[in-house]
Amino acid sequence: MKNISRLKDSNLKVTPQRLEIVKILSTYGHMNINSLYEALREKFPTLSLATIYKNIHTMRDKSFLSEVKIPNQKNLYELKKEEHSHIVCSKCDDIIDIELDTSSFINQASSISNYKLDKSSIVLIGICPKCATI
Amino acid sequence: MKNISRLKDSNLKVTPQRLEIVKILSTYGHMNINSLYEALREKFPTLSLATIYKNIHTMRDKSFLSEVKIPNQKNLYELKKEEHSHIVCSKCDDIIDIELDTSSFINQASSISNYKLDKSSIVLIGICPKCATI
DNA sequence: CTAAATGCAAAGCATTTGCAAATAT
DNA sequence: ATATTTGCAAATGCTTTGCATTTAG
Repeated sequence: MKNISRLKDSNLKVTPQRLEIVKILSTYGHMNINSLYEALREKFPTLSLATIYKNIHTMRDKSFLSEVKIPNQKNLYELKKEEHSHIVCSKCDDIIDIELDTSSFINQASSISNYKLDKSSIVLIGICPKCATI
Repeated sequence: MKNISRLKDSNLKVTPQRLEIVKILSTYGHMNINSLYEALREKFPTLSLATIYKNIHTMRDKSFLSEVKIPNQKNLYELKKEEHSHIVCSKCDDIIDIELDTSSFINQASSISNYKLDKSSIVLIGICPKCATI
């Protein structure tokens, strides 16, 4: 199965708990520690919070997943993929991924600042289409 | 004095502790709770951490200052000013402010997503000129 | 004079650690 | 067979709360 080899590729031992973390994250996209814990408890009633923390941190350190910081929210975790930005609805807190062309932006910033830029963390905040109609 | 009237304008009572918070933040730019506490203790040895938390939160809630989330760092606080982005050096952790033209970016994002966007939290990560030469 | 801010101690959460037993490779 | 992971309990760390006292307006 695909998730198994992805874990192996990152030098992570394949445990049932880890497989379920991957499954849940691929379903929900972005989650904080606590909702991940709640979701995992359904399948593993004895799962410990400590196990989640340990797994999330090793998986993050091996770049298997990434930590996302959004204003007014707890840290979120998502499966690693190509660099992308996030859009948050300030009413319902829903988050979507979006791929944007950041190159002109980065160029502008590096020529002003003289930094050698290589990554970005971009969150745009607004109202989602659903909330806009309510 | 300018800081006094700025606090008053935000309906914040002017206490010595708050004046010092403003002074320190305008000197250092961005600080986390703990380094703010350390810095304030020099002038107010009896200052309590609780006082800092309470002040930072009321000042944030009255939009006198803003909370900044940077990957791999604790929450930072800075005096409110025009919207701007941040650049972080991944070696020395130094942070600078930068004003960038985000409009084309925001337009691109809103037409793709159908969100009504009105704010952004943009952090660019790279190597600062100093660290680049070492 | 009144409402808000301060400092302290205690309470409340969140995160990490140590360790024995279980599991993956 | 070995190294890693798991789950538990305890420890640590971070943030908030309640309350008596002080201070700003």
